[in-house]
Amino acid sequence: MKKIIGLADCNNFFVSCEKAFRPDLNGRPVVVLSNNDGCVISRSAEVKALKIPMGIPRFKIQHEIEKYGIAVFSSNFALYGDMSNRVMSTLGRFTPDLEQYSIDEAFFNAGAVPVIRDNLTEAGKQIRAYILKTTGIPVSIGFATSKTLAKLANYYVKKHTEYGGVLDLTDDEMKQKLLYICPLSDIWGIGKQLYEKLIQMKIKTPADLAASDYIRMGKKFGVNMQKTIMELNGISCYDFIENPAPRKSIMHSSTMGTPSSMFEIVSQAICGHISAAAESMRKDSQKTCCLTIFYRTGVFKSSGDFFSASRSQTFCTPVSDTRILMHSGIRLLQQTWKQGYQISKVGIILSELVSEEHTQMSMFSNTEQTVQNERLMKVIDSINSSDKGRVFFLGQGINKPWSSVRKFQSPRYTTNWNEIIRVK
DNA sequence: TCTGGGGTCCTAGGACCC
DNA sequence: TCTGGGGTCCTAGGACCC
Repeated sequence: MKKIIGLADCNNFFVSCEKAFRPDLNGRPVVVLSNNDGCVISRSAEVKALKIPMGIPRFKIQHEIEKYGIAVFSSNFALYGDMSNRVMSTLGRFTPDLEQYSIDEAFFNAGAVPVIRDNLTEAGKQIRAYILKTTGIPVSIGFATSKTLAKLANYYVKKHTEYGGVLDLTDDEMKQKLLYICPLSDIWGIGKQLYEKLIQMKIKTPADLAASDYIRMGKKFGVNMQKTIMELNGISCYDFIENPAPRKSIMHSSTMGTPSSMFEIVSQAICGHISAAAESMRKDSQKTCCLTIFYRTGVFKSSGDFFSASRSQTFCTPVSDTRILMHSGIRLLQQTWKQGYQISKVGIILSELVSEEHTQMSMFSNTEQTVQNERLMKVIDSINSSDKGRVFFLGQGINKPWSSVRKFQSPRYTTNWNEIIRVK
């Protein structure tokens, strides 16, 4: 059976999620901002046409926002996560072998489904239309014999609307054409550093890269470069990952809404991040053997000294209890704290994660106290699952002065009954 | 005034062992 | 006179991705 990989990728995903509930925004320029309303992280087609780049700080485009009437949204990840689930489950109706690669894209095994395999372009268009109708989210679909080429197909078809959102790169002629005309910097796996080194070597197009000596390039740049070159030649090196491996670490961090030099505030921020990360970890039935905290002053401030600190603690017995982690986090903060710095970014990492089942076999974990503690965490998680933040630990503080600013937040249309869309 | 957050994998180099 | 070499493990940092 010929291997054919499909890639479905949502167009301007975060913006599309906002637009799905606001038909009045059709045809209007829209952006979604990062946490703390800092940078542009998603742009509508109209904004791209205005040449406003990805990642630009909001304050630098204030003039354009006013001039062109750009609709601005703070990020609303509860909404995007829910819309992502809807898109993925809709796609799953067409093809069982699905590998969700990120919040807005999934690879699928197109070769295994005869009705798709035998007429890729037409099937792609039907899938696309159905997802749009069911979820309100436009997607692009690329087909190829390797993931890297499927990504390239997607990249191209997003920019060339005449293809109707679907492109079949199993067609050799089309594949060769794209390798010549697409920019090298848009190849999956070629970042800024590699791009510059390749240009110095006079490798200027994906076609040049595909034609290079993969053994020599592999020795020079490592095994991933070797795979990229083979994938550009249609030889698949990255298989489907049907059962994704469990996460190896969980990070939670944020820029504070208002920087602070107070121990108490930074401590509350640390506890807030621990609480969120621990809840997410328990949801995946995992425990951690290592907590790291880190915090620093702003990096863009010209005045004032820079200060940054980070410290870890490892646990002999895997932990999932928020209280133990908070206790440890506060102690790590005390050990590293220095008076007089305006802290603006705070975060924590839970690493060396292990599965709960694995730890249950340990002879140390099943004391009566542990069992009770785990039960308590389950109760808290279940209360908070229906109403986020209803029960919390005092260590996080009550007013949360450290939390991010979100001036342009859209309603939680899909995850909160009080904010559900009203049809008049 | 104002510049995100969450991941993974790979590699080089040091420590250590025999 | 001549002062090894191979292997493993760990860690930090780089690079990439979305």
